[in-house]
Amino acid sequence: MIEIHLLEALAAFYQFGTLSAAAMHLHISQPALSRSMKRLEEILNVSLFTRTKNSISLNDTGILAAQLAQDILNSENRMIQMVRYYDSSLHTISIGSEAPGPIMEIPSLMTQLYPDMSITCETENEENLLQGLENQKYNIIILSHPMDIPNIECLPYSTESLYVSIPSDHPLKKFKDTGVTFEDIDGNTFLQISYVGVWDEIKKKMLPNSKILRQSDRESLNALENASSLLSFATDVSLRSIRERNNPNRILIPIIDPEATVQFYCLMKKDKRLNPFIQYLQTSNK
Amino acid sequence: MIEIHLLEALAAFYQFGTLSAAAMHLHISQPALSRSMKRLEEILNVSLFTRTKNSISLNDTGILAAQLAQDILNSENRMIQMVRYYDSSLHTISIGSEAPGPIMEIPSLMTQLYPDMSITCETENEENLLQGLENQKYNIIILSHPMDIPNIECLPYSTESLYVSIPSDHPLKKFKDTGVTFEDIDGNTFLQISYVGVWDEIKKKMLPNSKILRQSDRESLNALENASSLLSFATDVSLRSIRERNNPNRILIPIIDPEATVQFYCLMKKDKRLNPFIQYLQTSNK
DNA sequence: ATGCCTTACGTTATACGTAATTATT
DNA sequence: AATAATTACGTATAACGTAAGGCAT
Repeated sequence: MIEIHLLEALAAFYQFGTLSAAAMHLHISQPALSRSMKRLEEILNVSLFTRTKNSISLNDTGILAAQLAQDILNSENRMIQMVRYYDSSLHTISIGSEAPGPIMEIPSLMTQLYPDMSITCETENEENLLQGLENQKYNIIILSHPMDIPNIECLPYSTESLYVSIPSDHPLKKFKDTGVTFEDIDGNTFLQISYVGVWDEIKKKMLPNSKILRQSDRESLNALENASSLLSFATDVSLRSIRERNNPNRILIPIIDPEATVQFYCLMKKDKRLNPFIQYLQTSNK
Repeated sequence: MIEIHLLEALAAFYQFGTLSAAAMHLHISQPALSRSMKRLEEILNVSLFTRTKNSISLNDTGILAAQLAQDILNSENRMIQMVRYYDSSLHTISIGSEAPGPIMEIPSLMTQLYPDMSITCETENEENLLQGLENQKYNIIILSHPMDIPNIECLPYSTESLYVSIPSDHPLKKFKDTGVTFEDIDGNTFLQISYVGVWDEIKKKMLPNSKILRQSDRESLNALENASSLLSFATDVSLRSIRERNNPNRILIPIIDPEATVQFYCLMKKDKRLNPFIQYLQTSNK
């Protein structure tokens, strides 16, 4: 058998062309590499190089060997990555959501239910979520509507309700206690964080005459909110998670249309690791 | 990077189930193997085993790793074989022939033309010869007829003529000086070595009423020749190569039909290594 | 009691780097 | 002179085996 470091040495020589350059790259001395090449020929019992007194290069057999060696090195790297990835997948619960709201609160919940697990979360569109659930990229996905798929559990998770945030001197403040409808606020210009998943579709439908200015950075958004008289959005969930409440310059008004409240659903493959989470959903929904 | 011997150790443990058995198989001590498994986990930074105080077994990640390790080991074995095979093919001239006659004399010729090369010869049917020439299994093939194939050289090699060998008291001895025809000898029973390539087809056609007893072993054939009154065959080539001449109990008679003489042709891809052989053929045919 | 794994320890073997040598441009 | 490869030599690392210990069947 040939040890991997010999194959690496051969591949490096193939790549760099001289022993000195390859040795430099491998962080070993020239003589060490020279010996390794010799040992390779001994083990294979085959001549791999054409040598003159002060030069050495691969012959046809050597080129073949170097290419095959590179293949093996690539295989081994893939193996290492696969094993590490598989191991980490055993210690990770991956969650994808159609909106940022649910994944604002779920990590702390999951950390309590699974103290030894890593939790990863991201927002994605429905198509990618469903595909990711199928191919194990996500253990749990969160959609804004229920869905019946064979062998997939679907349980209600939580609701999220949309609020409009207005400057405290804005005319809309008269709705402060009654709440507003989408119709009341349509036609304004809104500030909003860049991507809010399913809310984007709801707003596009319910606020057809409004303009939405997207801001990718939360800090900039907050600064703009304070500096301008533009409207913006919040949800009950975001209010719980982000310390933006108690801003004396802004008033939060709930939107009372039914479309402003979304019921989210968790979908997951039947997997005994997820039983604690399923139990939690079932009990918390009673 | 992970050295091959660690992968071998893992694969052996996967195969044998206990460290002791695997260590035995690897010809190392149990403790050494135990340490190797630990190092593997360190390098991968992943847990591969479930351990109790006196037992150890692969977990799911370990099984995956062991299977991938086996793949790499197989790749490396294939690589070694391919490199060795390629090297040997550079130092070998492989010849296939439709009849045994030509390859009785060609090795000594090739050894003279190519003193540093190995020469391998075998008899095969035309279909396999042509396929083998195409896929480089043969450098040279010898057929009983010329053939025009693009990029393939086709040159006459030598002729071979069939003789019948009869007991010295056989009635056919009257043809001793004139030669016989196939018709003269048809209807007899013949002894023959098991496979003689193209001669089999010629005999089947020209001696439709004869029976041929095949003997796979040359020694047995010679013994039977002496002990029985059966006829047998020889050719001018076999007579030059095998010391069966001067047997006082047998008489050799040439067969005079044109079908009893075959002109052989060498076919080979254009390859500069074969130039000396081509030159030899061209000059010896003048 | 036997089999299996791990830890500890001393040794050996293998692979390395430095230095010197030779050859080429 | 500078660059490149090989050879020779002493050293250091790392892998091994033996021995000892603990635990389960």
